[in-house]
Amino acid sequence: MIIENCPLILIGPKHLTTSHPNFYICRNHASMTKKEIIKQHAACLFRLKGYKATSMRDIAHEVGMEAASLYNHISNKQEILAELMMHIAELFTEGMENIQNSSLSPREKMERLIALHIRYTVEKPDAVAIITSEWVHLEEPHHKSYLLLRSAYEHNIQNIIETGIQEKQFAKVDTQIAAFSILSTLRWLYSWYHQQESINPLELEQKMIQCLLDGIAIR
Amino acid sequence: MIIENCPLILIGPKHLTTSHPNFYICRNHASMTKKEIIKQHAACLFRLKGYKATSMRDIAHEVGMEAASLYNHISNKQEILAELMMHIAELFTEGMENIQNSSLSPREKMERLIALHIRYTVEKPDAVAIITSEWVHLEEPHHKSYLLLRSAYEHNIQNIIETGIQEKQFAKVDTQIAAFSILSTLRWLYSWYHQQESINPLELEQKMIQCLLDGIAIR
DNA sequence: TTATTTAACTAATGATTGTTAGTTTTATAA
DNA sequence: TTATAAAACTAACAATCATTAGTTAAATAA
Repeated sequence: MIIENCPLILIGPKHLTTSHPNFYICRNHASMTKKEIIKQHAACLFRLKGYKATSMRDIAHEVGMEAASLYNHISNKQEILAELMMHIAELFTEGMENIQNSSLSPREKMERLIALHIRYTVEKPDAVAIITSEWVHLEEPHHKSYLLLRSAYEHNIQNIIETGIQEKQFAKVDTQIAAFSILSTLRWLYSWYHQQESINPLELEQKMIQCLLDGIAIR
Repeated sequence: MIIENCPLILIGPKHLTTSHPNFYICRNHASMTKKEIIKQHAACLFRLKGYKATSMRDIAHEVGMEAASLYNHISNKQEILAELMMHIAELFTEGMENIQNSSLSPREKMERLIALHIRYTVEKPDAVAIITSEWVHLEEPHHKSYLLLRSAYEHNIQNIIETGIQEKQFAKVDTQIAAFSILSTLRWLYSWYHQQESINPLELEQKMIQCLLDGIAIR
């Protein structure tokens, strides 16, 4: 199993000059704690089998230890899911805030939004997959706060489209349906990109903009 | 819990003239066997909690019997999922065949496709939800045959778009991305329609056509 | 009515789940 | 080196899982 952006060539703590007790290094020189390694292996399994169908023994086997040993690094299974989900949810929320606070046109904002989703889908495909399909398994209070973040995100997209219509950059579409339509495509990008990783992200971005904003009908 | 299109006002077998041993009737006069009742309650739970997180005891409780009693009507849990999934998969496959065998223009075919998805999303929201999110829990041989049906379905959409481009009805978009984009929206329609059931399906159809085919950008 | 079938029940099965306790090994600090 | 802390281990826990066996009640057919 391959960890996202981080194939499993790891160097143990003793080879490091840093004083932090448990630093690991992988090929791309990013340092990861054991907890992060566990979380990324778990993310991959959650994506493939689903949260409920993935056992702690499955995760442990993938990491290369016994299930009980996982608890030296994490407090429970739910924590893994919650941290994975809330982290990526905050990344998207942050990206949306940057777009909203910019002085770009509605059209440019939508283009930036598409780029945002392509970026994280390519960078963290497992986490993006989990956020769209495994959120039902979040327990409180994370379940509620995730839904709040998601709802705010959806409203922001509607606002951009609404403004675009007012400024006559966009056609008079139903903003709710347009926002939902674009967001479904962006959310499900990972399931398509997964089997199509050869495509250039920039090329993908341009083609997605064409399909999502300009439509496929001849003009 | 409400069974799709069939609120739980049931009349037992003894009130029926038919000779079939276990016929039930619900308000809209469709007759359902106990097995169908179990399947529809299961569908609702699978949608809300996911297949793995739904226990046989959960299903039994919803139907109003003990878990062991379910086995008088079904052979195992997987059978419920498989029958729910394969049935709706075949409905979509059949709908696609009707569209493909028609002499409609590519544009009209895409409009029919959108109508097809709206129809089943409104008619069988639970089953449609399950087919997009719970297919990973299908065991062989159903897992494989579902993926074959799905893959054929996706290729058919690409063919319609491809023909549309050749006949200059559609712009020169990437057919794979366009097909993926439209299909993601149609697949996730249920998650949006679920909280928005007041909208008229015909109005929804017209607005979806506008968003998916004509795009939101001004022309 | 009686005989037969259908479908509910209780009780228990073995397997698997997440998690804890206690112990041993490994790595760091003195 | 020795002392200490970190992280692995084995073994077991209680809970829950899908499913089976055996039994009882209900509905149908004679």
